[in-house]
Amino acid sequence: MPQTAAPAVKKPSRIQLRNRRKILDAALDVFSQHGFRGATLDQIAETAGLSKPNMLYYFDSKEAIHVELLNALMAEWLAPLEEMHPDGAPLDELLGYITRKMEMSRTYPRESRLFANEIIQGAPRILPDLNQRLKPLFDEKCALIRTWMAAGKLAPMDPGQLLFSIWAITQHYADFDAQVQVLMPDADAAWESARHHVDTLFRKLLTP
Amino acid sequence: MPQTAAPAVKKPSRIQLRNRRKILDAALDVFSQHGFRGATLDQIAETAGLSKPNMLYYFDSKEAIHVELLNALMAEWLAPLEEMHPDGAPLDELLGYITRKMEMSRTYPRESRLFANEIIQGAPRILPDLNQRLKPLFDEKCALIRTWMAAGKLAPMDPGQLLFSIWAITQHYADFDAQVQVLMPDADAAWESARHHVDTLFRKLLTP
DNA sequence: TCGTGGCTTGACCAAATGGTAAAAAACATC
DNA sequence: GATGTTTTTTACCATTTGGTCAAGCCACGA
Repeated sequence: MPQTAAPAVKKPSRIQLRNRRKILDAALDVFSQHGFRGATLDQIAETAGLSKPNMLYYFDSKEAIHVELLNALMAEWLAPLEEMHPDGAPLDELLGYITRKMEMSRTYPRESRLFANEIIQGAPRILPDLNQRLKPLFDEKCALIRTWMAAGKLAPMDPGQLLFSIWAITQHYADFDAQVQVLMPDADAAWESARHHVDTLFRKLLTP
Repeated sequence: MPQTAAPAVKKPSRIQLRNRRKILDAALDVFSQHGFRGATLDQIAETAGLSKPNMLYYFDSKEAIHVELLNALMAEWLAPLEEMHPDGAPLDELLGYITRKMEMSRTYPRESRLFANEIIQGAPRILPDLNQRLKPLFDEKCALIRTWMAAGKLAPMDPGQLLFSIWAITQHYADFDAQVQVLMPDADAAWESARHHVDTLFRKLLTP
């Protein structure tokens, strides 16, 4: 018996890794800007610098690319919430989470818009993930926040609504960037101001 | 000289009014769910209960329908903000505005998603409106809020960031409804809870 | 250096898409 | 009921779209 089981699929070559990465990056561009149905394979292929048939050599279909993107995204999206630990100082844990989410909006706006597009359009392809991965984590963290509030460490409120508020505000800066840029033309200053505002807002809200 | 100038276009017939309304309503359904590029004329026509050529008898093109929707929407969208008056009690004026926005999210979720889709996708068709209609109103109301804060009637903060937070949270319930429904299955209870949470949040934030 | 298997391409396809032209039907008005 | 106007339909078109296929290329290990 071999020490390690033979891999079901051979390990991908350098070329495969490179091209799959190029395709996913291009697809993120296009899907996040136009949504699933508004995106075209030709546009993704051109952005990736590959021919369309070549692209379909690496992915079975348009939907396969989209699903792969969403799966990867879901993990990255949950990570900051998972890092909120029961044994830290409650206010610091929550404000830390908020800061992490703000930085994600700044660093990965395309991912944020991809997710927003999918949800706005009724989450047709990510609904199972929402139920199986997000829901349990959401319930767990709600329970945790509730114990913190019961212990008088945080101002009492509905933990679910609190998380909604956090998500709404932090993602707004990525998703509605076009609007923010019109209303606050100096992007760098706007971001600095936003960081400070969001931290202050939730600090005031959460302090008992 | 006639008392009233002859109208450039004859007043629309009952049939025209009815069919244009049916088309715009169907288009709102489809555009808000799939975005501009993801929506198809066939789908809009079928939803409206008209043939595609018949629909194109009332509107010149797909883009014409979309633009008409966005124009009408912009007015409705600005109205609640315009109603925030300088001579009212500052806290009541702002909380009233927030309540109005929450009710709009509840009553017109399709309109909210139409707007969200357009902005997420870079506002290609509504950018002029954003600059010419939203920006002046935004600046005016920011100035008003600033005077209220300077007078000690409200806790001091960046008024622009405050408005962003209001928009983000209130629209979240319409735009991310699919996610909210997964995490809070009882929709009616969720809305009641949301109303209370949002009012409490901003009351606490704004009280000096 | 020579196969050989992974990678790439050009040509192609059926269906869908935005849109048009003209005739037919419905309607209003006299 | 004749007449002109508005509305609707039928048939159609060029382009785009997601996807296939067979043949060719090329990198790399023997």
